[in-house]
Amino acid sequence: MSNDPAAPSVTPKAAYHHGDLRAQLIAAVRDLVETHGPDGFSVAEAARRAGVSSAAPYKHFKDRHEILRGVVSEAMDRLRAAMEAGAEAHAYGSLEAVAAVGQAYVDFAKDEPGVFRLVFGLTEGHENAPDLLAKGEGCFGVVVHAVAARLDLPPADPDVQRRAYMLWSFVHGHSFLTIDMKHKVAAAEIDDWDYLMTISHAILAPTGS
Amino acid sequence: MSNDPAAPSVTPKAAYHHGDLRAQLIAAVRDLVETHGPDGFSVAEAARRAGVSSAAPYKHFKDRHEILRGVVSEAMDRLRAAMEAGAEAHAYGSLEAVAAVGQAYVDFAKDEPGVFRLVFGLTEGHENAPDLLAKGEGCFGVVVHAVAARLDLPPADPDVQRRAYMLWSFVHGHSFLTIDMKHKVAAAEIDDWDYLMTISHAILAPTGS
DNA sequence: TGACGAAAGTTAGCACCTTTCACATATGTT
DNA sequence: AACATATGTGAAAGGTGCTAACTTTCGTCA
Repeated sequence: MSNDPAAPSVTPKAAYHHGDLRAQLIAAVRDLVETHGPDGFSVAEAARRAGVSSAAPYKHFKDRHEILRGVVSEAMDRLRAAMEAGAEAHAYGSLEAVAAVGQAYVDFAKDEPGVFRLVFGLTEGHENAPDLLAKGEGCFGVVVHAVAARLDLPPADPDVQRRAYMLWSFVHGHSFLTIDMKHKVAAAEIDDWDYLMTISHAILAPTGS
Repeated sequence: MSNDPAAPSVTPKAAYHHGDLRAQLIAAVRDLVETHGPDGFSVAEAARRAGVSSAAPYKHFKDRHEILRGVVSEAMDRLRAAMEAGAEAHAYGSLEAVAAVGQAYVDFAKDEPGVFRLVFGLTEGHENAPDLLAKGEGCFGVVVHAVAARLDLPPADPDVQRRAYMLWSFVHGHSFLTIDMKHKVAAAEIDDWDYLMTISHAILAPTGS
């Protein structure tokens, strides 16, 4: 790459080993999943979009499943980052910080319903991929951390774990129902933030049962 | 074919217009979805299991999606029946009746995780199928009914709707997390019934916020 | 500098799947 | 008995996943 490896046009894609196919494929698949649903994706189409032959992806991924796992992995990174950003936007240990973690989760589902569904609809992926499992734990860890801060208890405390799980299942369900049945959610006149604050308050109330 | 429609062996399947292909296909697909995941199903394989050519299914279903929608429709019928049975197993208007509706929901997810995921993972299906929408409403209606009975309010009451939605999102999320991340649920030592009773109690408490 | 091996792409090809089309066969209605 | 209809079959087109064998490019080390 001394001067220009045949630099022809504006986009730096013309190299015939064109650099970052892997990333471009993941981006293409993410887009396909988002627009055509988790099923309406094909390796061939992704390759077409990246401008390579339909066999090229297999130099970077073993399976079509591995591509999807790549998308999921990348999505989980973003999800976790969003959750952490949500928490850090409010005072440490505050109820708002807890709710903000949930809000980030819901926002993600709304912004990328296809990818969100993919992340949690991957049946065979989960068993085969310890890294995805780890990232899932990481996301849950953000919830646990916020709850622990709020209750002023160590994250490993069983009560913290339990309440964090409750919160998560609530937010998870609300996210799914929001993207699956918008009309129902609209009918119930749910405002996300109110909802999340109410729930957080209820679950983190001093005495358990 | 006067006496017996060619009754040859034990199974009544030998008629070459063999009666209920549609139902048999749905059963086959349900099984495939359950064992090989929502993706690992093919019309061809289902036809093979039903003992017909791979073109036969298209006499009963327009698409492969329509077959899946058939499975979903049938599953929703069973889900609703289970929820209603759960409610009716306890005193009308009791908290237990509410929790039992949720328990039926969770049990369904545990018993048929593949189908459960299919029901709520169908993106394109939902838009195109008003009957599925209606059945979804029907299931939600069971929750609403139980909540209304508990609160002694009409089902159409906004407060009833809102609390029913809250309950549903909780149960929905718990169901998904249960089948997706069993280990996490186990780690949090969640007992379904305790959990559901706790949640129901919290959500149906007299004053809202 | 230039030979070489690994990385990353290509084309060709098989097996399978979806869907359609033309055709065959049972059903039942009049 | 005849005909329309519902339900089956086989063949074929087009797409997809994945592999194999070949080619090009890149970095590296004598």
